[in-house]
Amino acid sequence: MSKNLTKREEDYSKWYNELVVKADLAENSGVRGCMVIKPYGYAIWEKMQAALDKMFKETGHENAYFPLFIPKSYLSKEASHVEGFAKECAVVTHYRLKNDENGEIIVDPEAKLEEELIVRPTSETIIWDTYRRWIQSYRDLPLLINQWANVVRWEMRTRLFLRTAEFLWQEGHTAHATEKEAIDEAEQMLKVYAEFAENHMAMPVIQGVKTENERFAGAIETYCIEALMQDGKALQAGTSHFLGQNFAKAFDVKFANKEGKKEYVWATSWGVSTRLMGALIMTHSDDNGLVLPPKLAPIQVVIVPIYRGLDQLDAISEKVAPLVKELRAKGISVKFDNRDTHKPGFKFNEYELKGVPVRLAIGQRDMDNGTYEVARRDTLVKETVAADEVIAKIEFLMEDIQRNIYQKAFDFRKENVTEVNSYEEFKKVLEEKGGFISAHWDGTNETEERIQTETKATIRCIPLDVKEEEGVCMVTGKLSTKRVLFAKAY
RNA sequence: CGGGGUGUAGCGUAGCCCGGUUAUCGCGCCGCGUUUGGGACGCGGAGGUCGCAGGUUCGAAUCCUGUCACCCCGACCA
Repeated sequence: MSKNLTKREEDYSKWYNELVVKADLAENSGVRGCMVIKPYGYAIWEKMQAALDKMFKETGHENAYFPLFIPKSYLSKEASHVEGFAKECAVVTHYRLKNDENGEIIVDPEAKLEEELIVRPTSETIIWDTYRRWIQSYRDLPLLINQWANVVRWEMRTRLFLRTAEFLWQEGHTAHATEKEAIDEAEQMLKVYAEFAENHMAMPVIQGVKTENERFAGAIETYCIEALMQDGKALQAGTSHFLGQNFAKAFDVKFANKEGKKEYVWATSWGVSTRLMGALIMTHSDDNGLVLPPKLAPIQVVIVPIYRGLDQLDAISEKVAPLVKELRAKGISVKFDNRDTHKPGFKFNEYELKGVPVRLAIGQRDMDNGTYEVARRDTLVKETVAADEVIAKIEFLMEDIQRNIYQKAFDFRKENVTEVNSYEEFKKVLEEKGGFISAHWDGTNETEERIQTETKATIRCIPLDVKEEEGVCMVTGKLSTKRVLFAKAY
């Protein structure tokens, strides 16, 4: 059953690239590093957005929209922030084109902007400049805003969904009266991301905090969810930052407390991006193509008719119509593929490639017996089900496939978290097995950087549920009180 | 941004080293017919500024220079 898809074992990154294109999710565009998200891929993103947006609203957030362009002077107001992003900013310097003497279109040198505009790599600065005007009193707090937007980070090496020069995301930006409230918010949103990843994407994640090295530019603390891909590399799937008063001070955002005294507000920001699409693909898919969790699949059930002659197709269509109607009434998205231009075998392969969770086939044999052939994408198991039981079967499969692929990913991760107690063992496991490696570390930047230089592995996070445990750093032998998670990462 | 590689029809490719009829083949596409329970078959047909721009030459897909895009490996990153 070849899909002309490279096998994961042969070349994992080639498999990924081919899958994204062949499953019609996205493709490269004429613009370096920028992708076109195709309708099928965008439909998955829309489902992600819908679920996340609902969760944000349920936790009291409102959507707004801030400008794409950020005056250069704003970006430079928070020192570590600008330092973090300066190397990857697209800059608008002119506002007009003109024809030169040869009739070529050129940038009009007369139309230089007085102040250059940065295409947002993230929106903290423009948002905090705005919040200064919105916040005066403790009564204005907390301010809980999210925006769905595109951002640009001028990346050298890009890959569809995983790292593109322009990507889509949401960024939450909140302002609070107290430090504790802001920390609670950052932690709450981390929990929202974790819940989304696990319940909707069926992707187990480890919640943790970043080391100083890996922290967001301008943050006091960066929380993250880390997932493990099938090739043993880790992928940061979402981040939530406690920003302290850094941006409030940089943009002079103060509020009058109940005593009438002015205080700087406390901030958070948090985001997930179209990178989640990459995570989704690499968590579940196999050598036959995509495997999508029912909760995010644009098409949850496809029905393929098998027939000789259009008379039989008509009979099948008539038989299937009420089933389609009833499934839709239950909120299950169904496609009846009655194209006469492709054979059933072709369609089977196509929907497997596209990761449709459940496939129904119905032919003359089923018409005679009152049955459907039901195939599930996650296990590729087929069975014949009586027509009057098929809806219950599908409802069961929606739940069961969601649960099963989560469990499979969970088991995979469990097998690929390895505890090591020496640097030698660390290097051996990293080389031969990959995955997360749990080890003692002395807490210094120098040691972390040394490990990265020597092995390419980075500290993905210090897990939130980490156990206090006496130990010594595997590299320096200094005392350590807990293990941290290392991995090679996307 | 550094090293390596590839650009020939929608996709994948032969030809390039060693310049010379009408640029090869497969898939896909269009038409007709037969087919339809795991990527159908036959016959007929359409489709190309050989990535782009210069240059060398009587003549360039082929040689030279530049440029753009993509892929792989590094540094950077969500």
